[in-house]
Amino acid sequence: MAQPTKERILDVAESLFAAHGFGATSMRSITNAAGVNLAAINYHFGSKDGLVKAIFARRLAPMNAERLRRLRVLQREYDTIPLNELIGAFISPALELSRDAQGGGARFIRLLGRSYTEPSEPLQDAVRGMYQQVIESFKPAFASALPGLDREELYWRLHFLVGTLAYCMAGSDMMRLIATSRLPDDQEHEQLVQRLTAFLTAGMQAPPSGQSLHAPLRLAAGHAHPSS
Amino acid sequence: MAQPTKERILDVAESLFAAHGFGATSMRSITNAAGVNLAAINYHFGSKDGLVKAIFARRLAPMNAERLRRLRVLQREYDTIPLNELIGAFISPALELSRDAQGGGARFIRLLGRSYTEPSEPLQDAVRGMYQQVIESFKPAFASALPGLDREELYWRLHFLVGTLAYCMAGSDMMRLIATSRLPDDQEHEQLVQRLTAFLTAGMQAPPSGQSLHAPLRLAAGHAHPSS
DNA sequence: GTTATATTCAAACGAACGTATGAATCGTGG
DNA sequence: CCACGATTCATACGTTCGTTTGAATATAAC
Repeated sequence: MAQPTKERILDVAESLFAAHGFGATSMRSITNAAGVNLAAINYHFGSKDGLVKAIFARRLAPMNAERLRRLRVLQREYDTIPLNELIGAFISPALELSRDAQGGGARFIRLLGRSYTEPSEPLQDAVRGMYQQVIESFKPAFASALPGLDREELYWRLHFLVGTLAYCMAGSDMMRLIATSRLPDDQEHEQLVQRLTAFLTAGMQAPPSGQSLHAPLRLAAGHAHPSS
Repeated sequence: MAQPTKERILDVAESLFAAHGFGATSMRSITNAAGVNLAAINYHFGSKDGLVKAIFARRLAPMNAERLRRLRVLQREYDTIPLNELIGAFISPALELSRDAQGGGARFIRLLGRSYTEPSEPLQDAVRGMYQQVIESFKPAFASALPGLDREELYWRLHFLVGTLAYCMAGSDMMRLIATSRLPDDQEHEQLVQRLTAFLTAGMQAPPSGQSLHAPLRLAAGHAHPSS
């Protein structure tokens, strides 16, 4: 027994939840895969819900702390934080965790992506609570980086941003339908961060939807001409 | 009994699946809510999976047909379809269905959004099969509208696009955390389409991720100046 | 009106679920 | 060595699940 029972349960459960979903993973399948007794989950975590909360607490707290740490660094460095830096501070901790295959971060990130749309109550509550704080911290910085947007439009775009990130993290098999990779994992990760950042930065900088969609971008970094 | 049993089961099941998820909705809760006998599901649909497939078949076929119809119209109208029109043809049928609250389309769209990340096998298979065909049809048009992107970058962006749409459709409560609405439903819908289209159009037009994020847009509809 | 077909019904099946229990085992300090 | 708290164990409980069954009822054709 290399790992203590408690850690082993957390790892295995994280893996199975990510692979088969929350409700479809039984406690028996977890304890069997972990090679521990069925009652161990209730002994160490009280209940299945307790196990879920423990899984999220173990990973989310450091990830969000890293987000806020990067935000503070940027706030010290810039008067108005460039948009792409801001987006990077928000999405990188998640995507970096997803690169940590060996430490199990990748497993968790897929689970986290799923949790955004999974209707399980205890799961939603736990995740939402942890996100609220981070989003509130990032809101003012986004508002400064995108002065051309009114509050409502900005919030919707943050919604789109979170959605795109969540979908990426879910790593749905839909993805493999569209893009097939042939690069080593770390290069592929770096490429994904760049692609996603480029996509999101441009999307956030889009002209307010009241204007014509062909109107030039006049926000943040880009200058462009109207099309023909 | 206003509706025949079969239709009533479809409507109620669609609603409950959207509200509580697939695995968490039991056949007994469905038949109780529909006021029909427990055995009715197995009689009319063979199994719970059969019911799920019937739900998706009823809605997805018309929606994808509408997508392809709009694509054909644009192909007749344009030599190279403008990006925003293309995106509109892809996302509008989904969002319009989501506007159809009375017909139950809205319920289904939330279920569809969830299905992208739900790991249930029969569900994934059904949805993926129906999406493949539509994406293959749209791919060449997107490639023409975005000539500056190589194949791989394009496919990733289509992935981001689908992801953002899926997340919007899932209508996660996370959304209500960010943006609160105070408009009538139809106006809100129109606004959402415009906001989402603006966001996605700009994102798709982002400079290839190899370039600087501050570089001007030089794709598709835009002529751009080098930035400072 | 009788027959054939389609649908609905109450009841039960075996399996799997999350949880609880009490005895057995382990690890360690006195 | 022993005693005591922490942990693991086999086992069982009560529920709920999806599915099946065979009888009862509705519907329609001749």
